[in-house]
Amino acid sequence: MTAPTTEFAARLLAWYDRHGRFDLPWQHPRTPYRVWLSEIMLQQTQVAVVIPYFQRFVTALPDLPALAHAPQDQVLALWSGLGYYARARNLHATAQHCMTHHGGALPRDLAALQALPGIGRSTAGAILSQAWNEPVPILDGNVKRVLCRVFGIEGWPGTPAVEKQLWALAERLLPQTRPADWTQAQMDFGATLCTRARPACPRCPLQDMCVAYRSNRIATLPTPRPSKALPVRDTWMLIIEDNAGRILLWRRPPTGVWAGLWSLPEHAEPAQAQTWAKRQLATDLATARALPPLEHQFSHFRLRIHPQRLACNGMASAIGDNPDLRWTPRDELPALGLPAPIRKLLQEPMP
DNA sequence: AATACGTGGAG
DNA sequence: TCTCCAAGTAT
Repeated sequence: MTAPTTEFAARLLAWYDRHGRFDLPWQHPRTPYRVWLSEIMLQQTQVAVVIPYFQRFVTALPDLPALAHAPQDQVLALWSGLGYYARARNLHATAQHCMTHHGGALPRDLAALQALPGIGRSTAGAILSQAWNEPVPILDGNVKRVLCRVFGIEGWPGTPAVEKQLWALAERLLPQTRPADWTQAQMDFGATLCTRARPACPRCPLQDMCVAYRSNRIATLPTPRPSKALPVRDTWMLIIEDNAGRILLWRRPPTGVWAGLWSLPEHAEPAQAQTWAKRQLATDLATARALPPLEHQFSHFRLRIHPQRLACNGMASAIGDNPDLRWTPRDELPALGLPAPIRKLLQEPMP
């Protein structure tokens, strides 16, 4: 039932020439650094969300050496709000690795790219094809969705078996010409026409060869991820402010959620939090005042944050030499990597 | 192989 | 309000 693979690519490229996106910020200029940065930012994220972050990032750190030499706090601050912060830490580490091992640039080699932290097979393919116009396949969410529909592939694309099938297809469909355009064509097609909800089948150049369309399975392909109930965790966070209006921040450990980001001191129990504050600060604390709890949704759990506001009488400086605690004036918050809900919490006017 | 890892848009 | 998930990778 499936048409020749050459026909698939030819039609998609013809569609791309008329309807593709040619004004994305990382396309002008399309340097390896900018392609790489955009690909990392775009992982599990949407174009519209990424664009302002990308602009800000390349303005501050316009090339790989600049990134390599930047302090981690700056990199995390530029990433703050984008989520999946391991991407930012890996990006930084990769830049530094490239300075010492690849002459200050990304390697132009699939295996070498994939060996770098944060770059998997699909991202490596995207970088090679877009930055160097080399014929290497990608398999991102767009490609998965399109292939599952056109070839009628059942099973959640996240499973290794289905993914293996899809990679084989992506390799087979790879055209001999226009590698960079081919990568972008697939992404544009998936993102703007063959969308998750309500794809524009009437305008689709692949309609007659699409198994899902012909068998009326557009709504059920790709097979959705099996759903799971999200556990709820509670945490009591301390907003401690001194007489100078500075906030006590705590740097999170290098592993786990929000790793390496500046956040608020927190404990799993309210009594623990109070005890910690008294001991840590060795100063008078006014009575804690509970702010309304807020819920934050992660991909794998829900976090119920119970903010406790404490005033610290006297200029508190009893945090010792703990490098993971810092008194921070509010106007320095923008320069630090803060989790999105913490940034919001601290930016709101305090009751 | 299954799970960890963020956030906000969309329906 | 709630569910799903968007240009995935690492472990």
